[in-house]
Amino acid sequence: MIDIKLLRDNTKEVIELLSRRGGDFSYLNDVIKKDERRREILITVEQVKAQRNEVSKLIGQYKREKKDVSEILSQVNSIGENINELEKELMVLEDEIRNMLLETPNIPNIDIPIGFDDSDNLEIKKVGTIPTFDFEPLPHWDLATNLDILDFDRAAKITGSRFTVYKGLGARLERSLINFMSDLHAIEHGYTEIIPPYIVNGDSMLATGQFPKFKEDAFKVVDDRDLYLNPTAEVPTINLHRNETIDVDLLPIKYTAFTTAFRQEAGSAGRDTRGIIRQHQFNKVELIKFTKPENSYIELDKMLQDSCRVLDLLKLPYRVVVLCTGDLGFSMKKTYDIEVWLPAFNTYREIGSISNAEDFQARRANIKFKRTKDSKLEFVHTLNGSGLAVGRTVVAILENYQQKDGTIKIPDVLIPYMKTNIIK
RNA sequence: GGAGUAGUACUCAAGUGGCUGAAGAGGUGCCCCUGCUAAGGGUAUAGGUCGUUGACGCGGCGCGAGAGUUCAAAUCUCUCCUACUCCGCCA
Repeated sequence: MIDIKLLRDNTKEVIELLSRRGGDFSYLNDVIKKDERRREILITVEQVKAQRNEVSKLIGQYKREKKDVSEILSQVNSIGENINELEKELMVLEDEIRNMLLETPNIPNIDIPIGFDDSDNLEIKKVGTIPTFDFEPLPHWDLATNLDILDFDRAAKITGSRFTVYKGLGARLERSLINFMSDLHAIEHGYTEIIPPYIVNGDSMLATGQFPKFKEDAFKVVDDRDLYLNPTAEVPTINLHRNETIDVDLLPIKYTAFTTAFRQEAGSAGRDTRGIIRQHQFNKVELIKFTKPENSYIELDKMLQDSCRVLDLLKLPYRVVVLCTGDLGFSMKKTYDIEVWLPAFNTYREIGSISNAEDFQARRANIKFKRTKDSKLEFVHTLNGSGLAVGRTVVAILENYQQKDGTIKIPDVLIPYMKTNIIK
């Protein structure tokens, strides 16, 4: 949630910055007007309440002294009627303001490129050499089907489209990557490992920004409770500290969380229908940080390095882009995407995303810290990044490590996990 | 899933309509005495949020969450959440 005080004091600038995302944010002028009206009413209501409290106290005192209270009682009756109406208006206004703010995305960082879509993203780094093949490289779905390590047809039978069965060394590859990534971040990069619940409640989804705006993307758990399948480990892991004041000495807190993620992929019908690029269910190792405000961008860059390290070690070619304002996610102020080279697609495809939400999520989730015993509470900054998307890493390995005979070489760092150096 | 009990400040805990933003204890800070891998005495310490103010301050709301009754709710009513105990079921 954006800070309404910031909006109040810098309405024009905030609207201008938000407009860089594309879309019309002039409704925020109405928010300001409603907020003015709200405070106006609030002052009156509170004054009347103070009055009423005083008189009520008197009644108590009189009763104790066994004095007659009928006169004050009739006097106080009219006070209540007065504020009922105003309180109703107040509640409506508060609701409207809150709802509009909850649907308002984070203000993009001033220094990120202004643009419309992913074609306007800014490449800042390119690593590794794009492999050349003396044969026509196959897409991962053909490689995997030929090797009998992914089964799309049977998954469709069991569940439906956009689900996959991993089989044999395919399953082992997925599992090896999960362990490799988790070990790397937990043991070498100093993140605390978390396995959170895979079902989260509506409050958690609201706190990280999935709700209310993107409710249709979530899988509702099939009963009448307010529960949803985990769409990304970011949700349960950020919500670990919802409504908490974090001990300042613990900052920055670094978590790595492996989860299976579930997404409706609403709005992506017809896109990436072949293979496992875009699934309703996929595995992801996530990185999450809670930091002091002044350190969040340093920590963001470190997190980016930690993510890139996965691809460095797997020796997969990739590039890093800064998302432009039009491509930036709802809750984020700045995002780096890591894109891995996919030979069959002949392009780079997103495999991870590293973002700083600053205080946007902390505000929704009410996560604070105190610098010293006497200082005021401040919101922490929250960061999250992929470390990485496991399924897409499988894709990248299959396609980049494929050989002429259709077998797949295993990257050196994975051999201890795979117990083999080839999928054949 | 059934039946019951409970949720008060950092912790434990008192409190069935007004004198309770909340007794008492522990903890923590400071002081004294003592002296040193102890103990005793004194004293201080209540959060958060919203509004208002240049500031000191003042006011509203807060006793798991939400709604209600009342001039007035920690206290009464309803709904929900969580924990514990017993039963049932089960990796």
